[in-house]
Amino acid sequence: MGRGRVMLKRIENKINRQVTFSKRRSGLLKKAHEISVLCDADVALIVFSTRGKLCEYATDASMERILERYERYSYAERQLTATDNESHGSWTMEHAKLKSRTELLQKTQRHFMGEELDSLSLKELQNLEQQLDTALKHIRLRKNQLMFESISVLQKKDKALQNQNNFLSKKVKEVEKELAQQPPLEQQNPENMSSFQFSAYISIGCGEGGDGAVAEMEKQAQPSTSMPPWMLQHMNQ
Amino acid sequence: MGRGRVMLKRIENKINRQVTFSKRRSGLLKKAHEISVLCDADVALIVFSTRGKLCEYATDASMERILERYERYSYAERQLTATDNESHGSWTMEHAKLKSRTELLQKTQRHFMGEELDSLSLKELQNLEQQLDTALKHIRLRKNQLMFESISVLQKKDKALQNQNNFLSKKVKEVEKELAQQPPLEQQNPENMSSFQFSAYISIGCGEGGDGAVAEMEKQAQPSTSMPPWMLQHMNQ
DNA sequence: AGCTATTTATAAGG
DNA sequence: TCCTTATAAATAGCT
Repeated sequence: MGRGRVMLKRIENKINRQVTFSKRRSGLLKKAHEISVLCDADVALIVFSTRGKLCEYATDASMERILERYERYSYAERQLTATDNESHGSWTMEHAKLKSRTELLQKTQRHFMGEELDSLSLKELQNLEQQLDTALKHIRLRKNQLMFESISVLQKKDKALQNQNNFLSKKVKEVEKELAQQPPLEQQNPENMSSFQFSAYISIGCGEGGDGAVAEMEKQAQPSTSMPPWMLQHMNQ
Repeated sequence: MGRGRVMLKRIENKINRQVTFSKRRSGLLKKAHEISVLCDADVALIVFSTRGKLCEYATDASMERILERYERYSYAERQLTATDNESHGSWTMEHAKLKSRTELLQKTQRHFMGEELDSLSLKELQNLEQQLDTALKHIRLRKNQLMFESISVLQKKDKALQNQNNFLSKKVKEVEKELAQQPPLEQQNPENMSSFQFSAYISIGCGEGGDGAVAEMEKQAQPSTSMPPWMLQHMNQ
């Protein structure tokens, strides 16, 4: 904007650069403020001129809070790379940073666990809640995944057991038929192998107290592979 | 700029606010980058949307460096007005920075722990509290309840099927025993078959591990219970 | 996510 | 730094 086109390249003329900086800085601050008000966003803007002069803007004039929020937000990311590649700063500094971060992490963790929420400030509570919500989304997704997998496994198991039941029923029928064709005689060596395996299987199974399950045996022929109702709720979200 | 004049006031229409945010955010980022390049300035820009999504820009992508510089700068300012200037040595400087940061952290920590809330606005606190309550209470509890019920039903079914298996196994054993007491007629032991199959089932009973048999079984009947595609989409986000 | 009509921002020049 | 003005950019309202 202006009377000439502008190349995105450092302005070499010092005076010009200074003037442009001044103008653009105020424009930038204005726009930062506008988006903050119009869109209800939290904005923090820090500008150092070439000569090192500082100029800042922060929503609600709470730079500290926003930076704090930023650090919390990006902590996890940076933690992965920042641990071992920082060679600048003194030992004291590194120590302090480490300490700060640790404390920060512990605190955030407590909050995420739902503790110490009683007397928090509104703005900070709002921020925290948003983070919680985001975290919850991820956690919920993960949980959904795991639960769905669990259900899937149970359904497979269900299927397998039904197949086994079918097989056993046939077996029973067969052997009964065979038995019916024979007159009773004395006993012989029984086939122990299969019996043992049955016992093993039974004890392995999830083994809580046996309830009146046999009564319900007959009505489990339902397909039950369609999406469960609780699943549908979460599809839109 | 645009077809209508814009009042500097929060946009109440949510959709509109979101769209405007998106547009202005990119504009702001662009301008931040421009002033950074054109005027050789160090710029750090942090933007949180209403929904808490973070967006950032920093000259040379070194947000951390700029924030550090900012803290040093802002500390120096405060130091000049508060106490005498003792930041002439390198170690002293480091120490001062450390101290400043620690104080900052403690203050923030106190806020997080619910103390010194006076400087915070009531409205913001109220908003946060409301969101936390609604999100955590309603969505989570309800969803958990439904999912656990679903799993519980499947587990009961599972149990019933296992009981049935138990019953059938006993039946088989009984009949086999009876059969064994008789002289064999023509064809004999189908026991090999059953042993093999039961082994397969045993591994199923335990759950997690080998699923070859299960996979086979599933082909026969159900349209698969694995993770639906919509689930996968959300896992990345 | 594209398309204009407009409003803004700002480069040049004092 | 501040004003003015011609122009380049940004973007609000729609689709």
